[in-house]
Amino acid sequence: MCEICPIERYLLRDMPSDSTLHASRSAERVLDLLQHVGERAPTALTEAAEATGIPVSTALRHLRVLADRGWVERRTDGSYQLGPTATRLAPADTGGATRDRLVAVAEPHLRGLAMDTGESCYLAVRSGDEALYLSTAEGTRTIRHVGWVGRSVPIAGTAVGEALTANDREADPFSNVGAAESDVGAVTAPIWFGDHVVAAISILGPASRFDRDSIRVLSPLAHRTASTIESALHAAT
Amino acid sequence: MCEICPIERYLLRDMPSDSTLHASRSAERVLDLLQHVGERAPTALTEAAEATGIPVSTALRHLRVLADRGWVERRTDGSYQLGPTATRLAPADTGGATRDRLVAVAEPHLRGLAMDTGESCYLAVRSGDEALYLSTAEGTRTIRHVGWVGRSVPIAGTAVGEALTANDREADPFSNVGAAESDVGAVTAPIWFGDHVVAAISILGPASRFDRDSIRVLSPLAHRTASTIESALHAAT
DNA sequence: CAGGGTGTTTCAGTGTGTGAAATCTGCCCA
DNA sequence: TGGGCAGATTTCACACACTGAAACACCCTG
Repeated sequence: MCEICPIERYLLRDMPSDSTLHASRSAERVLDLLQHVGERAPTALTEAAEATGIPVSTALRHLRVLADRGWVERRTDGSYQLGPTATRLAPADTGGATRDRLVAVAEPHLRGLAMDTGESCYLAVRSGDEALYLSTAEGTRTIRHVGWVGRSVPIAGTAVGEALTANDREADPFSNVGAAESDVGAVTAPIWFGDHVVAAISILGPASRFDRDSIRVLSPLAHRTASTIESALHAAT
Repeated sequence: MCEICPIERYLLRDMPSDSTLHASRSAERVLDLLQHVGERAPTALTEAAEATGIPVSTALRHLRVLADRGWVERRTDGSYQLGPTATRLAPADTGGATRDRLVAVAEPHLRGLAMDTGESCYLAVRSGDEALYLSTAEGTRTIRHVGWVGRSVPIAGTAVGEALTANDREADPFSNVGAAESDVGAVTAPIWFGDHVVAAISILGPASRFDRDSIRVLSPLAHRTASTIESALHAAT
């Protein structure tokens, strides 16, 4: 998970004025522990304490508060993982929309892109350290990519993963190529909402149809469609 | 969202001994605010304060900590919604598995159930206040249910929603019928992991094939397949 | 224009939160 | 079988962090 370092966090903060309404240290720490568990589950007490810089007894205290409220669960081997309260948080970085709405908003644009390119186009979201394909518009060519809706691929080492973890709007639009399988060609583009990525679209097809020349055509189309979906999301919010 | 009341929470807690390692009040409160935002987004400051019983200035302090760390975001109208840190928490009530693993574990059992029943069988998970269909095994009959993977239906008023919000393992196994569309028949069963529901399976088909007699046959099959998937999940953990 | 509601800041006072040290527990290995 | 080690848990003295009512600011509406 690309983590906001403290300097970035400071710059991106909610910009409160110079009030003396100081943050509560406990509140910060319990959230740091929760985030650590989310990223590194299953995690032992001493591992979590070390990772967050919190003394072990203090970390134990806060992990107990998290466990009491169902945010984490203690496994039988003593390590911690996320609990039901955490996993039930509704996805909100789709602009408050549910994934279903995201799918609905994106669907005509995916169809248009599939018509324009002839290739199958997918909508993917991030789910933990994987990219989950939510919906597709199939391409028009006889040989086409099918069947990845409901499937996940790793974030690491895939173009869609790279798009979903983008943190720079000005990134090279020709960098997001390459798919999880060697005979599959991919061009992807992130869909931004505000200052973070909520989804990505992927154009997928046989690798042989994704040479340098076709990527030069497909990539701008993908990014343009992503921008159109972004606008549609804002309008729908 | 079925919420654990304070008495239940106490009974279900991590059973620490009678130590004097007291919980931090701030830690408890910031988590209560986060959970409120998760359930009631978008929510105003004073609404969140009232709902959680926290004085407004204290609620503001803690919401700023949440916002600084990306757990919540302040909207332009001043209300709060969940932020990227919250929505990126990996789903863990699938026994630590990603949804992809859940899909993988369930897939042969869904195929078996589709073969046994002839009807299309789906795997669904909860996503906020909707049920999201992750995968399917299509039925063998010429007239069959298709195409709901990637789709969501409301939790409220649907059989799959009822299965996903089950909190009683001994519930009437013939209660989970009825689908989001009137010409669709549904039989569902919750998949438990520990003491909460992580997914549900649905048998879907034309409503005309889901009369009382066929439900008496399908429902036990659905529940048995759910139990088999539960066992497979435990083995895979 | 006044009232009401929401959001923000201030600051005096109270008791909470801290964390090193001590202790406990379980496991491994000679 | 006993010692060592690592992780987890408890204790408790102490320092200052956290609190929240009150005051203030801002915006909207009748």
